[in-house]
Amino acid sequence: MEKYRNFGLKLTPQRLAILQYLDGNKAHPSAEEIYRAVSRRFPTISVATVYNTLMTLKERGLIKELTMDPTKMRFDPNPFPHHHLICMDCRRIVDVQGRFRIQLPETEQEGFEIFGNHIEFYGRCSKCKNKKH
Amino acid sequence: MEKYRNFGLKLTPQRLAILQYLDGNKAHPSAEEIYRAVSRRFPTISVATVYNTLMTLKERGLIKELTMDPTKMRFDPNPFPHHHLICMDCRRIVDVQGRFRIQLPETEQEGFEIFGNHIEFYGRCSKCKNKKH
DNA sequence: CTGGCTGCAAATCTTTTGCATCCTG
DNA sequence: CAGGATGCAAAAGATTTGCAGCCAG
Repeated sequence: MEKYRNFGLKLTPQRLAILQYLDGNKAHPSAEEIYRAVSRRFPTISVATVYNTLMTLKERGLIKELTMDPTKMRFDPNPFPHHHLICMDCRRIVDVQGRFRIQLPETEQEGFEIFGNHIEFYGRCSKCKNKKH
Repeated sequence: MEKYRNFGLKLTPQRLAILQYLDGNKAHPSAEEIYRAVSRRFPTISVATVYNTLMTLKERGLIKELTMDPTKMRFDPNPFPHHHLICMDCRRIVDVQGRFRIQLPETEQEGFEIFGNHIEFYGRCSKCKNKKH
């Protein structure tokens, strides 16, 4: 694919498949989901390759690793700063586009040099709201 | 200990040791650190008991599980809403006391019912700032 | 007394590693 | 053609589970 040419990484078919699966994916998939999806097209791909690729993409800032799911690695193909809505029932994660300029008072910074922030909004998604009695 | 009486859970010596270790602990320890610490006093305690107890405490809302460290379960003995400073170098986590009233526009809520939020401030702590050349 | 807890060991699950081989740039 | 990427299988960690016995309420 054209757009991946200038990423400065070797474009193997496996990587291309991973990149295409991630491109525009709003589901914040886990490593295992990515592996499963790409396996359909490349039955011989190994988990190691998936993890390797994801780590490489992360290092180059092309994707972000999410941490709100303690049970597995999840990835966000959107590398631009944004925030997340998290459903406490089904663990669905949805992007929040707004920007929030949160200024932490000097006295609260504890000597940290702050580069950015990430807000997790916790709640219940529409599906789960209706599901529960 | 007096203060743990009315938690509504069986107060075994093992649990008491875990509770005392957590009480006022600002280090956001991992399950494994808690296990190591309590093992000093109870050499026969099992990891299973530590995990069981932590899960029980979490279910009752007495502690919170933190997710920003993908490699292990970490816990916060402070059950009240607050936020965190995270050192990107050494992974140290420090509490932030301020309250932030972040209003997410209706159009951005995606049908979610929002209960709360948690802000992660990313940066570098004073120690790591000086360490790095 | 009795149901919830504990300790132990084995099982599970996710992620990482070592290494020989392959193939992109 | 060289160095990075791949596949495989085994290893490493963290957490969970099953179960028999124990003990706090």
